[in-house]
Amino acid sequence: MKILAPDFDLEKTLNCGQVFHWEKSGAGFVGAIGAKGVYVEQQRDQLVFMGATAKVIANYFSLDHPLAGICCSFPRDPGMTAARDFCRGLRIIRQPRWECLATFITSSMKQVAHIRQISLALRKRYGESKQILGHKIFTYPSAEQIVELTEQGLRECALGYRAKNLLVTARLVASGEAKLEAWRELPDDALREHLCELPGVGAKVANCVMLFAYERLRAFPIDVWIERVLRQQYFPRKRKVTAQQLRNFCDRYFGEHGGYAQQYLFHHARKGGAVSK
DNA sequence: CTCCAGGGATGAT
DNA sequence: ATCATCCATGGA
Repeated sequence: MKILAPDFDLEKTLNCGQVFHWEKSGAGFVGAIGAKGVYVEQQRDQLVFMGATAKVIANYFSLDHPLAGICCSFPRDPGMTAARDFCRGLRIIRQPRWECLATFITSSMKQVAHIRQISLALRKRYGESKQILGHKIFTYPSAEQIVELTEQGLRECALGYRAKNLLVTARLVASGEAKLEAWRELPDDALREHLCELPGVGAKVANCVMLFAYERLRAFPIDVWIERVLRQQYFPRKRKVTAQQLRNFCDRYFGEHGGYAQQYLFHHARKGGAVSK
């Protein structure tokens, strides 16, 4: 099956560090969208796919986001413009909430390559196997599946000290104490507060989950890469800029689609050599 | 080998 | 409120 996907770059969207389990296969990628094993391949302005409906594909890749308008809302400074040009077609996808939350709990102080490794280990060991084009795909284990495990079982997937946080958060979600789906109705600040009450979730992880799983396109996660971008591009030769000052600047400067701006700056910094360590 | 990574929790100033 | 330290692990 195929659908029209204008203004879209599949490779950048899957390899920009917002999602961690898609694997290259021939001219396309194989992975899971929720419980479905999926193959997806870009052919110019079309998306060729198997394993899910067109509706599921279009929704997951946010093909309805008005990307041109979003990019026009970015501030007009040199760094932002370079990132915008570098990331043309990159879309913020709609990830399943638990999968996104759990993955970013395991992401702290980890490189993207290792987050991928942890995600794949958890899937292979504790997820459910699916078949797509001869590939074995594994779904991300649900909170209900995680609570049946021990901290030691999780540590065998190289989670280290993050295992405890994932296990306790899974218990809160599985018990219904943390209502991930109902939180969809909350305004940004209330949603962030709820997320930050979960063990292993601070401001940065909460903002990632808000951006990648709750479609809060204003959420602006600040990690070590983005902090370097901010200090080098927006506060050059200025010492003693506090974390709070950076936060205030981002909320004010990048506007209603700050999350998109952030992801473009992040990907450009990592893959385009826009910043120095 | 060393350095550091899409940080968070905790305890001391 | 800000700051220092510790937490596991492995890619670069």
